[in-house]
Amino acid sequence: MEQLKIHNTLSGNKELFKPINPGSVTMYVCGPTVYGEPHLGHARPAITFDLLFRYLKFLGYKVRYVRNITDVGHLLNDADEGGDKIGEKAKALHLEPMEVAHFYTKKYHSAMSKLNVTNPSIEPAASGHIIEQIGMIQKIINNGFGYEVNGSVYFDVVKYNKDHNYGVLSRRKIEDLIENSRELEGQLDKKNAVDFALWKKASPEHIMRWPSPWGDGFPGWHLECSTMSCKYLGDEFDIHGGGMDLVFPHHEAEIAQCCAANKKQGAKYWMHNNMITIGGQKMGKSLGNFITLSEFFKGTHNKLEKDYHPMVIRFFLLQAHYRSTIDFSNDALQAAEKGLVRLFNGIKTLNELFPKDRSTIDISSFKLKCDNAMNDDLNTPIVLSHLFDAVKVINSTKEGKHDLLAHDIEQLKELFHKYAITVFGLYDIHDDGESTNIEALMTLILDIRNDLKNNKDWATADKIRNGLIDLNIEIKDAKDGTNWNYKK
RNA sequence: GGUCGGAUGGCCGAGUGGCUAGGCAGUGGUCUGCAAAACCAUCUACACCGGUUCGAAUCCGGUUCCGACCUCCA
Repeated sequence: MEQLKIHNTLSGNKELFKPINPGSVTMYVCGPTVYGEPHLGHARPAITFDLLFRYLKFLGYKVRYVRNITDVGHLLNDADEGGDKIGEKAKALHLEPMEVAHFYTKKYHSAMSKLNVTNPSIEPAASGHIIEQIGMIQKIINNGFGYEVNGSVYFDVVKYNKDHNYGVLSRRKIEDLIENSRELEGQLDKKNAVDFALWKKASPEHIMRWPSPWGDGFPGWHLECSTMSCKYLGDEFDIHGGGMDLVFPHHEAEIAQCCAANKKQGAKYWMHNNMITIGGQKMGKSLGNFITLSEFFKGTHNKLEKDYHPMVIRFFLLQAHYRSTIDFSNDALQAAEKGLVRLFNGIKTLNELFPKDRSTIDISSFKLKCDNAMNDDLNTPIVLSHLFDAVKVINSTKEGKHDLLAHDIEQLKELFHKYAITVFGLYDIHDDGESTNIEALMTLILDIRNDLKNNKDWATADKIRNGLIDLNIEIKDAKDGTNWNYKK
């Protein structure tokens, strides 16, 4: 079996994954800024890194997974005099900023739970780590890379770049950055246009504020991740993840802050998921073209033709590689829905297979193929393609076209359990927890219907069949009796 | 403008220098009281122009188009 390889943005290549401490993995992922409804864009990194989290655990690693909650308002931009998103929202709604943050944090958790995203090991909030952030700023100042102006503290990018590389991650050249920087009035305090805020002075009307050695203010928007990753995972840890849009400046700045404060670069592997597009354009809060997760679940957005089960969203995302953009459309989602049902009907059929005393088909290669695809930078679409090939084998066997030994059936069960359930985190969208009862009921109903058929009472037999279709259950008369499945 | 990435069949979406990705949709067949499902078979591809090669959709160069980042963003 191949070993796990992951794409590292630092090198731009797939690299063999080797944790710093054998047997355990430390991982940090940028979480949401909780000032708005969670949308499809939030689902992608959450699911991508949940997949990685699940897979690493499956491989036997002890994983500490930290995903933050940003509940300290980010600056709107440097020109804006201290406005921040959570604060703005709070003012508009006449709420405490923490009320806003708490409200959307709960919404985020609820959506993630529906998507079957595992809770991270630690979910620290930026607001709970103001003291640590001030401490880190102090270290950066002491090491000569931060300077205070009028109650704000900035990171001296130009000085830092003299003996470090500001651009290791994003491959940007500082000269280009300076050349392309916009002239903004808020930058007057800064030595260089490329410098970024570590601490920002709060204007009197700014409602989210904390005391600091430099006066009342709030932390800069790159700082929390550096601070909290170092606090919980150490100065050096294994994996840092997030969306591709965070590579610059957010993650570049994180690396600079860590190096400036601790002389260590932080994460060894940087992983970035690609964006979701809608009509070829990025879906995002700032573009106003996003669809919230709750709208997906309920089908209430005008771009949605119907509601989509959370598992359909999860499966849809796993059908694409995490580093590719994925284009949203109703057609694509409905195709995913049917595919997902086919996959789980295959698992159901697998459980109904009778072992024979010989195997007429070799199923041993499925596991290796799936493992190799998964180890190749989490190539979930390829894993799924192999699982669908296995579904084909299962269905053919059910048809009597193949025979399988009990051992082979067990192997297939393990394969599906490992990938579909444990690692991919999928479950049957029809599974409402009462399946045992339904199994028994269906056996009874089909038994009665069979008697009707034997009496050639087609009308009543069809009445049962049509009635079941209204209940989303499809029955199929086969040679060896009647099968049933949930409708696609 | 700078940096980077992409262009695959009706739709989504993998991948590789020569061998079927997969899902959805379509077509023909098997099965069937009818139906559906399933199974079997099958049709639509690799933006354009050059080059390398025995052979390229896959490598190289150019062209066109699209996107991302450079400003908060997942």
